[in-house]
Amino acid sequence: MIVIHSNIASKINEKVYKKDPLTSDLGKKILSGTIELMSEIGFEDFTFKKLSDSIASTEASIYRYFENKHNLLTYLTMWYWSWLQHKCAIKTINIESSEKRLENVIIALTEPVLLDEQFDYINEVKLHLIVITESSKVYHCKKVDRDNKEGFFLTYKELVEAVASIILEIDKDYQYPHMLVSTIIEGAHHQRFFAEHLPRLTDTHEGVDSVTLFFVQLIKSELKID
Amino acid sequence: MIVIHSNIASKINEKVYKKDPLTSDLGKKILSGTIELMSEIGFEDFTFKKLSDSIASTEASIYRYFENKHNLLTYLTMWYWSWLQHKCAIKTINIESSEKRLENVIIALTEPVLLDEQFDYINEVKLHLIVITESSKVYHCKKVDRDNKEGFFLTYKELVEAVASIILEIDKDYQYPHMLVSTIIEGAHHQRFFAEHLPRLTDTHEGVDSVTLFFVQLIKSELKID
DNA sequence: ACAAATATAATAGTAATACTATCAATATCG
DNA sequence: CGATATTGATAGTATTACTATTATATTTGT
Repeated sequence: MIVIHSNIASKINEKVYKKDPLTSDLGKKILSGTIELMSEIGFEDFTFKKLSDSIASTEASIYRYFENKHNLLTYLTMWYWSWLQHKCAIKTINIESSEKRLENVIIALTEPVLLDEQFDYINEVKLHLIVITESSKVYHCKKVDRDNKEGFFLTYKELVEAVASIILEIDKDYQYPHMLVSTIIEGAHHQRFFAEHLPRLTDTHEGVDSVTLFFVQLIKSELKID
Repeated sequence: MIVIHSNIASKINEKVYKKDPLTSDLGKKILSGTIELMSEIGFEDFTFKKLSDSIASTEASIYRYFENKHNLLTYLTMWYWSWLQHKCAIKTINIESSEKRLENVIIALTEPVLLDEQFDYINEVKLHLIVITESSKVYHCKKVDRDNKEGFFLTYKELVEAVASIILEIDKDYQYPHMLVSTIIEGAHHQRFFAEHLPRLTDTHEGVDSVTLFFVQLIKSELKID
Protein backbone atom coordinates (compact mmCIF):
# COMPACT_ATOMS: atom_id res chain seq x y z
CA MET A 1 0.00 0.00 0.00
CA ILE A 2 1.43 3.32 -1.06
CA VAL A 3 0.97 6.08 1.47
CA ILE A 4 0.85 9.64 0.27
CA HIS A 5 3.27 11.94 1.99
CA SER A 6 2.74 15.58 1.37
CA ASN A 7 6.22 16.38 2.60
CA ILE A 8 8.68 14.52 0.45
CA ALA A 9 11.73 15.61 2.38
CA SER A 10 10.33 14.26 5.65
CA LYS A 11 11.25 10.74 4.57
CA ILE A 12 14.91 11.62 4.25
CA ASN A 13 17.13 9.95 6.82
CA GLU A 14 18.72 12.46 9.20
CA LYS A 15 22.13 10.85 9.15
CA VAL A 16 22.78 11.82 5.56
CA TYR A 17 23.25 15.46 6.57
CA LYS A 18 25.00 17.22 9.44
CA LYS A 19 22.42 20.02 9.47
CA ASP A 20 19.05 19.82 7.74
CA PRO A 21 19.37 21.93 4.58
CA LEU A 22 15.65 22.72 4.59
CA THR A 23 15.90 24.67 7.86
CA SER A 24 17.77 27.64 6.38
CA ASP A 25 18.15 29.78 3.31
CA LEU A 26 21.74 28.72 2.88
CA GLY A 27 20.69 25.07 3.06
CA LYS A 28 18.16 25.52 0.28
CA LYS A 29 20.69 27.44 -1.78
CA ILE A 30 23.08 24.51 -1.34
CA LEU A 31 20.44 22.14 -2.76
CA SER A 32 19.42 24.32 -5.69
CA GLY A 33 23.03 25.31 -6.39
CA THR A 34 24.14 21.69 -6.35
CA ILE A 35 21.44 20.67 -8.82
CA GLU A 36 22.41 23.53 -11.10
CA LEU A 37 26.17 22.98 -10.92
CA MET A 38 26.23 19.18 -10.84
CA SER A 39 23.94 18.85 -13.85
CA GLU A 40 26.36 21.13 -15.65
CA ILE A 41 29.79 19.74 -14.74
CA GLY A 42 29.00 16.26 -13.38
CA PHE A 43 29.69 14.61 -10.05
CA GLU A 44 33.42 14.02 -10.53
CA ASP A 45 34.30 17.65 -11.30
CA PHE A 46 31.86 19.00 -8.72
CA THR A 47 33.62 20.37 -5.60
CA PHE A 48 32.39 22.21 -2.52
CA LYS A 49 34.72 25.07 -3.51
CA LYS A 50 33.05 25.48 -6.89
CA LEU A 51 29.62 25.15 -5.30
CA SER A 52 30.36 27.77 -2.64
CA ASP A 53 31.65 30.17 -5.28
CA SER A 54 28.53 29.63 -7.39
CA ILE A 55 26.17 30.45 -4.51
CA ALA A 56 28.40 33.15 -3.00
CA SER A 57 29.14 31.26 0.18
CA THR A 58 32.21 29.46 1.52
CA GLU A 59 33.51 25.90 1.53
CA ALA A 60 33.44 25.74 5.33
CA SER A 61 29.78 26.75 5.44
CA ILE A 62 28.80 23.93 3.10
CA TYR A 63 30.73 21.43 5.18
CA ARG A 64 28.46 22.38 8.07
CA TYR A 65 25.54 20.84 6.12
CA PHE A 66 27.11 17.83 4.43
CA GLU A 67 30.17 15.73 5.31
CA ASN A 68 31.11 15.38 1.65
CA LYS A 69 29.75 15.54 -1.85
CA HIS A 70 28.87 11.86 -1.80
CA ASN A 71 26.35 12.39 1.01
CA LEU A 72 25.00 15.45 -0.76
CA LEU A 73 24.36 13.34 -3.86
CA THR A 74 22.82 10.68 -1.64
CA TYR A 75 20.49 13.30 -0.17
CA LEU A 76 19.32 14.35 -3.62
CA THR A 77 18.85 10.74 -4.66
CA MET A 78 16.81 9.97 -1.53
CA TRP A 79 14.71 13.01 -2.30
CA TYR A 80 14.18 11.69 -5.84
CA TRP A 81 13.06 8.21 -4.70
CA SER A 82 10.74 9.81 -2.22
CA TRP A 83 9.35 12.10 -4.92
CA LEU A 84 8.77 9.08 -7.18
CA GLN A 85 6.90 7.34 -4.34
CA HIS A 86 4.65 10.36 -4.14
CA LYS A 87 4.17 10.47 -7.90
CA CYS A 88 3.23 6.77 -7.96
CA ALA A 89 0.76 7.31 -5.12
CA ILE A 90 -0.96 10.12 -7.00
CA LYS A 91 -1.14 8.05 -10.18
CA THR A 92 -2.80 5.06 -8.48
CA ILE A 93 -5.27 6.81 -6.22
CA ASN A 94 -8.87 5.73 -6.74
CA ILE A 95 -8.02 3.18 -9.41
CA GLU A 96 -9.59 -0.21 -8.88
CA SER A 97 -7.80 -2.38 -11.39
CA SER A 98 -4.40 -3.68 -10.32
CA GLU A 99 -3.36 -3.92 -13.95
CA LYS A 100 -4.19 -0.29 -14.58
CA ARG A 101 -2.43 0.82 -11.39
CA LEU A 102 0.65 -1.10 -12.41
CA GLU A 103 0.67 0.44 -15.85
CA ASN A 104 0.34 3.93 -14.41
CA VAL A 105 3.18 3.29 -11.99
CA ILE A 106 5.51 1.96 -14.69
CA ILE A 107 4.77 5.07 -16.73
CA ALA A 108 5.47 7.25 -13.69
CA LEU A 109 8.79 5.46 -13.09
CA THR A 110 10.04 5.56 -16.66
CA GLU A 111 8.63 8.68 -18.32
CA PRO A 112 10.82 11.75 -18.89
CA VAL A 113 10.50 14.57 -16.37
CA LEU A 114 9.52 17.69 -18.25
CA LEU A 115 8.06 20.06 -15.70
CA ASP A 116 9.73 21.82 -12.80
CA GLU A 117 6.73 22.67 -10.72
CA GLN A 118 6.33 22.21 -7.06
CA PHE A 119 9.53 22.98 -5.25
CA ASP A 120 11.41 26.24 -5.13
CA TYR A 121 14.70 24.64 -4.07
CA ILE A 122 14.53 21.51 -6.28
CA ASN A 123 14.47 21.67 -10.06
CA GLU A 124 12.86 18.32 -10.81
CA VAL A 125 13.90 18.26 -14.46
CA LYS A 126 17.57 18.80 -13.70
CA LEU A 127 17.45 16.49 -10.69
CA HIS A 128 16.12 13.75 -12.95
CA LEU A 129 19.05 14.29 -15.31
CA ILE A 130 21.50 14.08 -12.41
CA VAL A 131 19.84 10.89 -11.17
CA ILE A 132 20.10 9.32 -14.63
CA THR A 133 23.84 9.88 -14.81
CA GLU A 134 25.02 9.89 -11.20
CA SER A 135 22.61 8.08 -8.88
CA SER A 136 24.18 4.64 -9.16
CA LYS A 137 27.36 6.12 -7.66
CA VAL A 138 25.61 6.45 -4.29
CA TYR A 139 25.63 2.67 -3.93
CA HIS A 140 28.40 1.59 -6.31
CA CYS A 141 31.07 2.36 -3.73
CA LYS A 142 32.82 0.74 -0.81
CA LYS A 143 30.69 2.46 1.85
CA VAL A 144 27.43 0.99 0.50
CA ASP A 145 27.02 -1.47 3.39
CA ARG A 146 27.62 1.23 6.01
CA ASP A 147 25.22 3.62 4.26
CA ASN A 148 22.67 0.84 3.91
CA LYS A 149 22.81 0.18 7.66
CA GLU A 150 22.15 3.88 8.25
CA GLY A 151 19.00 3.55 6.14
CA PHE A 152 20.11 5.69 3.20
CA PHE A 153 18.38 3.42 0.67
CA LEU A 154 15.08 3.06 2.49
CA THR A 155 13.11 5.36 0.20
CA TYR A 156 14.34 3.32 -2.77
CA LYS A 157 13.42 0.02 -1.10
CA GLU A 158 9.96 1.29 -0.18
CA LEU A 159 9.36 2.38 -3.74
CA VAL A 160 10.37 -1.02 -5.11
CA GLU A 161 8.30 -2.77 -2.44
CA ALA A 162 5.21 -0.71 -3.27
CA VAL A 163 5.36 -1.60 -6.95
CA ALA A 164 6.24 -5.22 -6.21
CA SER A 165 3.10 -5.50 -4.11
CA ILE A 166 0.94 -4.45 -7.08
CA ILE A 167 2.63 -7.14 -9.14
CA LEU A 168 1.79 -9.72 -6.48
CA GLU A 169 -1.84 -8.57 -6.53
CA ILE A 170 -1.87 -9.48 -10.22
CA ASP A 171 0.05 -12.74 -9.85
CA LYS A 172 0.57 -13.84 -6.28
CA ASP A 173 2.94 -16.60 -7.40
CA TYR A 174 5.24 -14.41 -9.48
CA GLN A 175 8.81 -15.21 -8.49
CA TYR A 176 10.73 -12.02 -9.23
CA PRO A 177 8.67 -8.94 -8.33
CA HIS A 178 11.51 -6.89 -6.84
CA MET A 179 13.94 -7.88 -9.55
CA LEU A 180 11.48 -6.88 -12.23
CA VAL A 181 10.81 -3.49 -10.64
CA SER A 182 14.41 -2.53 -9.94
CA THR A 183 15.41 -3.71 -13.41
CA ILE A 184 12.80 -1.37 -14.89
CA ILE A 185 13.72 1.63 -12.75
CA GLU A 186 17.46 1.30 -13.35
CA GLY A 187 16.87 0.26 -16.95
CA ALA A 188 14.86 3.36 -17.75
CA HIS A 189 17.71 5.54 -16.49
CA HIS A 190 20.26 3.60 -18.50
CA GLN A 191 18.23 3.71 -21.69
CA ARG A 192 17.72 7.48 -21.43
CA PHE A 193 21.45 7.90 -20.92
CA PHE A 194 22.23 5.65 -23.89
CA ALA A 195 19.74 7.50 -26.10
CA GLU A 196 21.66 10.68 -25.36
CA HIS A 197 25.24 9.41 -25.47
CA LEU A 198 25.50 5.86 -26.85
CA PRO A 199 22.53 5.48 -29.20
CA ARG A 200 23.71 2.18 -30.67
CA LEU A 201 22.98 0.57 -27.31
CA THR A 202 19.29 1.47 -27.47
CA ASP A 203 16.44 1.98 -29.94
CA THR A 204 14.70 5.26 -30.60
CA HIS A 205 11.68 5.74 -32.81
CA GLU A 206 10.52 9.01 -34.28
CA GLY A 207 7.95 10.95 -32.28
CA VAL A 208 7.41 8.43 -29.48
CA ASP A 209 8.90 7.76 -26.06
CA SER A 210 10.44 4.36 -26.79
CA VAL A 211 11.76 3.92 -23.28
CA THR A 212 8.37 4.02 -21.60
CA LEU A 213 6.70 2.02 -24.38
CA PHE A 214 9.37 -0.65 -24.09
CA PHE A 215 9.12 -1.08 -20.34
CA VAL A 216 5.32 -1.05 -20.27
CA GLN A 217 5.29 -3.72 -22.96
CA LEU A 218 8.01 -5.68 -21.16
CA ILE A 219 6.20 -5.90 -17.85
CA LYS A 220 2.93 -6.83 -19.55
CA SER A 221 4.63 -9.60 -21.51
CA GLU A 222 6.35 -10.90 -18.42
CA LEU A 223 3.16 -10.91 -16.35
CA LYS A 224 1.02 -12.12 -19.27
CA ILE A 225 -1.29 -9.11 -19.09
CA ASP A 226 -3.73 -8.48 -22.04
CA MET B 1 27.19 -12.74 -37.21
CA ILE B 2 29.55 -13.22 -34.33
CA VAL B 3 33.16 -13.63 -35.35
CA ILE B 4 35.48 -15.56 -33.12
CA HIS B 5 38.64 -13.75 -32.16
CA SER B 6 41.24 -15.85 -30.51
CA ASN B 7 43.01 -12.78 -29.20
CA ILE B 8 40.61 -10.86 -27.03
CA ALA B 9 42.93 -7.96 -26.38
CA SER B 10 43.40 -7.33 -30.08
CA LYS B 11 39.99 -5.64 -30.20
CA ILE B 12 41.02 -3.04 -27.63
CA ASN B 13 41.30 0.46 -29.04
CA GLU B 14 44.88 1.78 -28.95
CA LYS B 15 43.94 5.21 -27.73
CA VAL B 16 42.89 3.95 -24.32
CA TYR B 17 46.52 3.35 -23.36
CA LYS B 18 49.76 5.27 -23.87
CA LYS B 19 51.78 2.06 -24.14
CA ASP B 20 50.26 -1.35 -24.74
CA PRO B 21 50.36 -3.15 -21.38
CA LEU B 22 50.56 -6.54 -23.07
CA THR B 23 53.96 -5.76 -24.59
CA SER B 24 55.89 -5.95 -21.31
CA ASP B 25 56.05 -7.69 -17.97
CA LEU B 26 55.40 -4.46 -16.14
CA GLY B 27 52.32 -3.85 -18.28
CA LYS B 28 50.88 -7.25 -17.41
CA LYS B 29 51.68 -6.69 -13.75
CA ILE B 30 49.77 -3.39 -13.97
CA LEU B 31 46.72 -5.24 -15.26
CA SER B 32 46.81 -8.09 -12.77
CA GLY B 33 47.72 -5.73 -9.92
CA THR B 34 44.86 -3.41 -10.80
CA ILE B 35 42.34 -6.25 -10.81
CA GLU B 36 43.63 -7.44 -7.47
CA LEU B 37 43.73 -4.03 -5.80
CA MET B 38 40.62 -2.49 -7.33
CA SER B 39 38.43 -5.48 -6.46
CA GLU B 40 39.66 -5.04 -2.91
CA ILE B 41 39.43 -1.28 -2.30
CA GLY B 42 37.15 -0.05 -5.11
CA PHE B 43 37.67 2.45 -7.90
CA GLU B 44 37.40 5.61 -5.77
CA ASP B 45 40.11 4.64 -3.29
CA PHE B 46 42.32 3.12 -5.97
CA THR B 47 45.37 5.29 -6.83
CA PHE B 48 48.40 4.78 -9.02
CA LYS B 49 50.54 5.24 -5.92
CA LYS B 50 48.86 2.35 -4.11
CA LEU B 51 49.02 0.24 -7.27
CA SER B 52 52.71 0.91 -7.79
CA ASP B 53 53.45 0.01 -4.17
CA SER B 54 51.47 -3.22 -4.50
CA ILE B 55 53.40 -4.36 -7.57
CA ALA B 56 56.75 -2.94 -6.41
CA SER B 57 56.99 -0.33 -9.15
CA THR B 58 56.59 3.45 -9.22
CA GLU B 59 53.81 5.91 -9.96
CA ALA B 60 55.71 7.41 -12.89
CA SER B 61 56.17 4.01 -14.52
CA ILE B 62 52.43 3.35 -14.44
CA TYR B 63 51.71 6.74 -15.95
CA ARG B 64 53.74 5.62 -18.96
CA TYR B 65 51.05 3.01 -19.66
CA PHE B 66 47.84 4.81 -18.77
CA GLU B 67 46.92 8.51 -18.62
CA ASN B 68 44.81 8.00 -15.53
CA LYS B 69 42.87 5.41 -13.57
CA HIS B 70 39.72 6.11 -15.57
CA ASN B 71 41.36 4.92 -18.79
CA LEU B 72 42.79 1.92 -16.98
CA LEU B 73 39.27 0.96 -15.86
CA THR B 74 38.05 1.56 -19.40
CA TYR B 75 40.75 -0.79 -20.70
CA LEU B 76 39.62 -3.54 -18.33
CA THR B 77 35.98 -2.96 -19.26
CA MET B 78 36.76 -3.12 -22.98
CA TRP B 79 38.61 -6.33 -22.33
CA TYR B 80 35.55 -7.69 -20.51
CA TRP B 81 33.12 -6.82 -23.35
CA SER B 82 35.50 -8.40 -25.80
CA TRP B 83 35.78 -11.48 -23.62
CA LEU B 84 31.97 -11.73 -23.47
CA GLN B 85 31.82 -11.50 -27.26
CA HIS B 86 34.17 -14.44 -27.44
CA LYS B 87 32.16 -16.37 -24.85
CA CYS B 88 28.94 -15.77 -26.80
CA ALA B 89 30.60 -16.90 -30.01
CA ILE B 90 31.71 -20.16 -28.42
CA LYS B 91 28.27 -20.78 -26.98
CA THR B 92 26.49 -20.37 -30.33
CA ILE B 93 28.85 -22.19 -32.61
CA ASN B 94 27.22 -24.99 -34.62
CA ILE B 95 23.76 -24.35 -33.18
CA GLU B 96 21.02 -24.18 -35.77
CA SER B 97 18.07 -22.85 -33.81
CA SER B 98 18.01 -19.07 -33.31
CA GLU B 99 16.00 -19.56 -30.14
CA LYS B 100 18.57 -21.90 -28.67
CA ARG B 101 21.42 -19.60 -29.66
CA LEU B 102 19.66 -16.68 -28.00
CA GLU B 103 19.10 -18.63 -24.81
CA ASN B 104 22.75 -19.67 -24.69
CA VAL B 105 23.86 -16.10 -25.21
CA ILE B 106 21.59 -14.73 -22.49
CA ILE B 107 23.00 -17.33 -20.12
CA ALA B 108 26.54 -16.37 -21.13
CA LEU B 109 25.78 -12.69 -20.51
CA THR B 110 24.10 -13.09 -17.14
CA GLU B 111 25.62 -16.12 -15.42
CA PRO B 112 28.14 -15.71 -12.61
CA VAL B 113 31.81 -16.03 -13.51
CA LEU B 114 33.27 -18.80 -11.39
CA LEU B 115 36.44 -19.90 -13.13
CA ASP B 116 39.66 -18.04 -13.68
CA GLU B 117 41.12 -20.03 -16.48
CA GLN B 118 42.65 -18.76 -19.60
CA PHE B 119 44.68 -15.65 -18.93
CA ASP B 120 47.68 -15.29 -16.69
CA TYR B 121 47.36 -11.52 -16.37
CA ILE B 122 43.54 -11.32 -16.06
CA ASN B 123 41.63 -12.94 -13.23
CA GLU B 124 38.23 -13.29 -14.87
CA VAL B 125 36.34 -13.86 -11.62
CA LYS B 126 37.66 -10.69 -10.01
CA LEU B 127 37.35 -8.72 -13.23
CA HIS B 128 33.68 -9.67 -13.36
CA LEU B 129 33.23 -8.38 -9.81
CA ILE B 130 34.93 -5.11 -10.74
CA VAL B 131 32.73 -4.78 -13.82
CA ILE B 132 29.57 -5.33 -11.74
CA THR B 133 30.41 -2.50 -9.38
CA GLU B 134 32.52 -0.09 -11.42
CA SER B 135 31.95 -0.48 -15.15
CA SER B 136 29.13 2.03 -15.48
CA LYS B 137 31.58 4.71 -14.29
CA VAL B 138 33.43 4.45 -17.60
CA TYR B 139 30.49 6.07 -19.37
CA HIS B 140 28.66 7.85 -16.54
CA CYS B 141 31.02 10.80 -16.70
CA LYS B 142 31.48 14.04 -18.61
CA LYS B 143 34.07 12.67 -21.04
CA VAL B 144 31.68 9.99 -22.36
CA ASP B 145 31.16 11.73 -25.71
CA ARG B 146 34.89 12.23 -26.26
CA ASP B 147 35.64 8.62 -25.30
CA ASN B 148 32.81 7.42 -27.51
CA LYS B 149 34.30 9.28 -30.49
CA GLU B 150 37.61 7.56 -29.82
CA GLY B 151 35.81 4.22 -30.07
CA PHE B 152 36.15 3.15 -26.44
CA PHE B 153 32.69 1.56 -26.39
CA LEU B 154 32.95 -0.32 -29.65
CA THR B 155 33.40 -3.74 -28.09
CA TYR B 156 30.25 -3.13 -26.04
CA LYS B 157 28.28 -1.96 -29.09
CA GLU B 158 29.41 -4.95 -31.13
CA LEU B 159 28.32 -7.30 -28.37
CA VAL B 160 24.88 -5.69 -28.17
CA GLU B 161 24.59 -5.69 -31.96
CA ALA B 162 25.48 -9.39 -32.20
CA VAL B 163 22.77 -10.39 -29.73
CA ALA B 164 20.26 -7.97 -31.25
CA SER B 165 20.76 -9.66 -34.62
CA ILE B 166 19.78 -13.03 -33.14
CA ILE B 167 16.62 -11.41 -31.77
CA LEU B 168 15.81 -10.08 -35.22
CA GLU B 169 16.27 -13.56 -36.68
CA ILE B 170 13.54 -14.72 -34.32
CA ASP B 171 11.25 -11.73 -34.85
CA LYS B 172 12.33 -9.43 -37.66
CA ASP B 173 9.72 -6.84 -36.66
CA TYR B 174 10.71 -6.60 -33.02
CA GLN B 175 11.02 -2.92 -32.15
CA TYR B 176 13.53 -2.85 -29.29
CA PRO B 177 16.31 -5.39 -29.84
CA HIS B 178 19.19 -3.21 -28.60
CA MET B 179 17.21 -1.88 -25.66
CA LEU B 180 16.31 -5.39 -24.60
CA VAL B 181 19.90 -6.60 -24.80
CA SER B 182 21.52 -3.68 -23.00
CA THR B 183 18.79 -3.80 -20.35
CA ILE B 184 19.63 -7.46 -19.73
CA ILE B 185 23.40 -6.96 -19.64
CA GLU B 186 23.27 -3.98 -17.30
CA GLY B 187 20.39 -5.48 -15.37
CA ALA B 188 22.28 -8.68 -14.62
CA HIS B 189 25.13 -6.63 -13.16
CA HIS B 190 22.75 -4.56 -11.06
CA GLN B 191 20.88 -7.58 -9.73
CA ARG B 192 24.09 -9.31 -8.70
CA PHE B 193 25.18 -6.17 -6.91
CA PHE B 194 21.80 -5.86 -5.19
CA ALA B 195 21.85 -9.51 -4.13
CA GLU B 196 25.13 -8.84 -2.38
CA HIS B 197 24.47 -5.40 -0.88
CA LEU B 198 20.80 -4.39 -1.14
CA PRO B 199 18.86 -7.67 -1.14
CA ARG B 200 15.45 -6.00 -0.72
CA LEU B 201 15.83 -4.66 -4.27
CA THR B 202 16.03 -8.13 -5.76
CA ASP B 203 14.77 -11.70 -5.26
CA THR B 204 16.93 -14.66 -4.40
CA HIS B 205 15.77 -18.23 -4.17
CA GLU B 206 17.56 -21.04 -2.41
CA GLY B 207 19.91 -23.13 -4.51
CA VAL B 208 19.26 -21.48 -7.90
CA ASP B 209 20.73 -18.64 -9.88
CA SER B 210 17.70 -16.34 -9.88
CA VAL B 211 19.38 -13.66 -11.97
CA THR B 212 19.94 -15.87 -15.00
CA LEU B 213 16.58 -17.60 -14.61
CA PHE B 214 14.84 -14.24 -14.46
CA PHE B 215 16.47 -12.78 -17.55
CA VAL B 216 16.06 -15.94 -19.63
CA GLN B 217 12.37 -16.02 -18.71
CA LEU B 218 12.05 -12.28 -19.36
CA ILE B 219 13.43 -12.38 -22.90
CA LYS B 220 11.32 -15.45 -23.75
CA SER B 221 8.17 -13.75 -22.48
CA GLU B 222 8.97 -10.58 -24.37
CA LEU B 223 9.68 -12.42 -27.63
CA LYS B 224 6.83 -14.90 -27.09
CA ILE B 225 9.16 -17.89 -27.27
CA ASP B 226 7.80 -21.34 -26.15
C1' DA C 1 80.91 -8.30 -27.65
C1' DC C 2 79.71 -3.66 -27.51
C1' DA C 3 77.42 0.67 -28.59
C1' DA C 4 72.89 2.50 -28.90
C1' DA C 5 68.35 2.63 -27.77
C1' DT C 6 64.79 1.76 -24.59
C1' DA C 7 62.47 0.79 -20.21
C1' DT C 8 62.22 1.37 -15.52
C1' DA C 9 63.31 3.22 -10.86
C1' DA C 10 64.11 6.92 -7.84
C1' DT C 11 63.25 11.27 -6.64
C1' DA C 12 61.34 15.81 -6.66
C1' DG C 13 57.96 19.02 -7.40
C1' DT C 14 53.20 21.38 -8.50
C1' DA C 15 48.31 22.36 -8.51
C1' DA C 16 44.05 20.87 -6.98
C1' DT C 17 41.12 18.46 -3.77
C1' DA C 18 39.08 17.19 0.51
C1' DC C 19 38.86 18.34 4.33
C1' DT C 20 39.57 20.80 9.67
C1' DA C 21 40.19 24.73 12.69
C1' DT C 22 39.83 29.41 14.26
C1' DC C 23 37.82 33.69 14.84
C1' DA C 24 35.14 37.70 13.56
C1' DA C 25 30.75 39.49 11.93
C1' DT C 26 25.95 39.10 11.78
C1' DA C 27 21.41 37.63 12.50
C1' DT C 28 17.92 35.65 15.77
C1' DC C 29 15.77 34.69 19.84
C1' DG C 30 14.26 34.82 24.51
C1' DC D 1 19.62 43.78 25.14
C1' DG D 2 22.49 40.06 26.07
C1' DA D 3 23.14 35.21 24.75
C1' DT D 4 23.24 31.93 21.15
C1' DA D 5 23.57 30.17 16.81
C1' DT D 6 24.81 30.94 11.95
C1' DT D 7 27.72 32.35 8.40
C1' DG D 8 31.90 34.37 6.28
C1' DA D 9 36.77 34.90 5.95
C1' DT D 10 40.96 33.00 6.28
C1' DA D 11 44.47 29.65 7.04
C1' DG D 12 46.36 25.26 7.11
C1' DT D 13 47.15 19.96 6.27
C1' DA D 14 47.26 15.51 3.98
C1' DT D 15 46.34 13.33 -0.13
C1' DT D 16 45.75 12.98 -4.97
C1' DA D 17 46.78 13.46 -9.73
C1' DC D 18 49.78 14.35 -12.24
C1' DT D 19 54.82 16.11 -14.82
C1' DA D 20 59.79 16.36 -15.09
C1' DT D 21 64.55 14.85 -14.51
C1' DT D 22 68.16 11.87 -14.06
C1' DA D 23 70.37 7.49 -13.06
C1' DT D 24 70.44 2.67 -13.81
C1' DA D 25 69.33 -1.55 -15.83
C1' DT D 26 67.95 -4.23 -19.88
C1' DT D 27 67.39 -5.26 -24.55
C1' DT D 28 68.60 -4.95 -29.35
C1' DG D 29 71.19 -4.38 -33.67
C1' DT D 30 75.58 -4.99 -35.87
